[in-house]
Amino acid sequence: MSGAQKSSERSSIDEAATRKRGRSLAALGYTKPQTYEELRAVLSSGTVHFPKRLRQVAIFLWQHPSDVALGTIAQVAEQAGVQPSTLVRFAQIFGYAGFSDFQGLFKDHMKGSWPERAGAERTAEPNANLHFLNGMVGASQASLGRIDNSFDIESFDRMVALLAEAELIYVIGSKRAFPVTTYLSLTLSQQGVRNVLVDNVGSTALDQVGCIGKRDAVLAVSFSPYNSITPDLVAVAHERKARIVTITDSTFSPLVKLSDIWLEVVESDFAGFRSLAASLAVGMALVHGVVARRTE
Amino acid sequence: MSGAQKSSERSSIDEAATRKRGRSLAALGYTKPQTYEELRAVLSSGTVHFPKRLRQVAIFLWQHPSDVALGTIAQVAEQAGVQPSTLVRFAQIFGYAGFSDFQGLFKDHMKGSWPERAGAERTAEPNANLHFLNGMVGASQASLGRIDNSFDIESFDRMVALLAEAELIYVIGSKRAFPVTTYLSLTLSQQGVRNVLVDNVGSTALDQVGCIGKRDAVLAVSFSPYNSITPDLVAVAHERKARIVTITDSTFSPLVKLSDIWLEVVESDFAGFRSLAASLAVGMALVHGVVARRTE
DNA sequence: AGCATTTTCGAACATGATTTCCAATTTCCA
DNA sequence: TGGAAATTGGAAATCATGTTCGAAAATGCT
Repeated sequence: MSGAQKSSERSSIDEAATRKRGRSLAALGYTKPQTYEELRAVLSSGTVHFPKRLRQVAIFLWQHPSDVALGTIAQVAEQAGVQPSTLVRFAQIFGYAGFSDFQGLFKDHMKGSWPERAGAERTAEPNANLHFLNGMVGASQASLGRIDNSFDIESFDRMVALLAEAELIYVIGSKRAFPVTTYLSLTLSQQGVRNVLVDNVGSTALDQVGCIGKRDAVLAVSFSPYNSITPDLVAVAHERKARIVTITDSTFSPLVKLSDIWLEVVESDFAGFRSLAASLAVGMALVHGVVARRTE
Repeated sequence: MSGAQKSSERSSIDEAATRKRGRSLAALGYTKPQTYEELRAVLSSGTVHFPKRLRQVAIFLWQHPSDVALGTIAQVAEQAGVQPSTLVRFAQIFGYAGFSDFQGLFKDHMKGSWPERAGAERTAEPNANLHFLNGMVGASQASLGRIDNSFDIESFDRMVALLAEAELIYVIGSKRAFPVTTYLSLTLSQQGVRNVLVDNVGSTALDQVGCIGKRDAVLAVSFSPYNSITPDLVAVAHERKARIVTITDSTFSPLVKLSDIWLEVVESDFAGFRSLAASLAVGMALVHGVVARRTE
């Protein structure tokens, strides 16, 4: 392989070299790898011989994919102990125009494995409706996938304890949180836990919450952009000295500073439609926890 | 905070503004966050107020750290729905010269968490609440997992077509199906699709459905043991010649023989608590399909 | 309601990153 | 061993990205 191209003379030499290399990869049955996994498959097949520096690159890429994804070409080159142009040449062997395109394989791989998106990959689907459905399923899976090692089990346990002690639980949530609160209220009721679903029928939400007392608790659910009446309702409960626990999707929720305990549950969306899968799972676990604790 | 700097005059004004902001953060005991975790701590302290766009940035950074780490400022800005300069301003509030420096926090965080370098995983501790939560997550995932190759896409497409033609959609569901129908009604409304959520407030469900006509449609959701008022409501709609589509979890539902089209969505449970994840995903896909079809 | 201040957006400019190209060096083959 | 071909390194050119700055818009206060 020659990187040189001096004139029409060099141009014809380069074409010959490109054809030679092109034939070599095509003859081996490989096309331009579209994913990190495909790239790894080619590299590990053992059928591609690399000269010294390119081999060095291959080893580095294999062993340090996150550095490759996150660094600039200059940084990666330095870490790998080669020149930036060597990285470009490496990428071009695989049919990429330059290193940045090639680096996208590593970025996509990293994104796909990160909790935000884990499970989001589903097969492409020619039917538009099915495509959307798969996307929605993926978003739901991604949301559930965030419930992992970093889940704040300590706050969760404390929420369970607090709610278990409450005389009456006011369940508050609007708009997108409302399906979650209706399910919470239903399951709490079915389990014999006294609760009030604050549903604002007849615009009476403020009046309902106006009856909350010190021995009661609020279980609030709220998602960004936090522009429902839920913050106002919770503020009333706060003034009346009720205990407050909140499920919300970021620290910026106005409910956070009103709450004794809060728990972060983030939902993914697909094309603007939001999952509720994780919130519902957490909600059910809360209800179950409260019941378990009260029957100890 | 002013980003403006026009001359020595502006320079002194800018210094004053910078000092003001600097004093504000310094007075709160915060120095320039050196790690992603420190940044999160500052953001979640609740003591920093953000105007509209900066708050939007904060929420995005909080919820999408991998996108922030792996994207260019232009990409991140687009995803967050702000201008690139807004991201720069955000970074400067925290003492960074520009966004790229600031982005390093996210890159370092991501590198630190990647398997190449990940430390020991947290040892699982026995915790009943966590056990239940993981069970609930598993049930939700199992429910979503059923949406696979055997999904009845034909009936789904026909349901979409039927609903898209309806003049008014009556959304009917009770008890465990109610969270699904409230979400359906909300998203239909948000998408400009006329619908009535039959919620039986004031025990008026039968009266609401009593108004349904031939050009209207019912979207019913019903789960076993089918002992809610939903079958009665749907029977009224059937008598009045409305078109009826149903999401239910078996062929034994009394709604099946009243429906023009029906779709089976089965939810798993854990210890008696039922997932709703699959029904919600299918519901959102229905709403999206109706909207798409009406805009063709 | 009016005005001062703050925030925002986006065009212009600056900077850094990426790619190209070629001379020097290394490798391979007869 | 000598010569052809391949590989490499690095400077220059090009491109893309990041930052600055100011007018317009929004917000807050009296």
